Amino acid sequence: MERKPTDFESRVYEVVSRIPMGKISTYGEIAKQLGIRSARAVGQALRRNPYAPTVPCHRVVRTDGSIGGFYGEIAGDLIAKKCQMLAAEGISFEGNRVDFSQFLHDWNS
DNA sequence: GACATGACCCGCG
DNA sequence: CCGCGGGCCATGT
Repeated sequence: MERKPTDFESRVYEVVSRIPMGKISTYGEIAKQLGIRSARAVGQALRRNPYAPTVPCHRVVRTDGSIGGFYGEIAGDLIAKKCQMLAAEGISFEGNRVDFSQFLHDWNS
């Protein structure tokens, strides 16, 4: 059944879509922008993500810099595709982690 | 309204 | 480094 996104999801998509190319953010930071302390709720919204390529969900990573779930964890090459997609935007990795000191988006800017 | 699920985070051992 | 437990919030049944 098709159902419209909730207000909460809309807020999440809005914040995530604000991440500029070549930058990334974390679930926890986004949660803070929304005024909550649960990165889980953010993950829930992104998991549903009906605006897939529109909302750059791949620019959102875990607090420790790892890519996280996306397609069900390091199931195979799918995660590697994500790395390439990010690399295409100018983001580089250390294994499956990103360098926050360079790519973490500054919400105050 | 209660219970279960989930692309999370943090602390402890 | 790995595993375990608790906290957190929204969604679906």
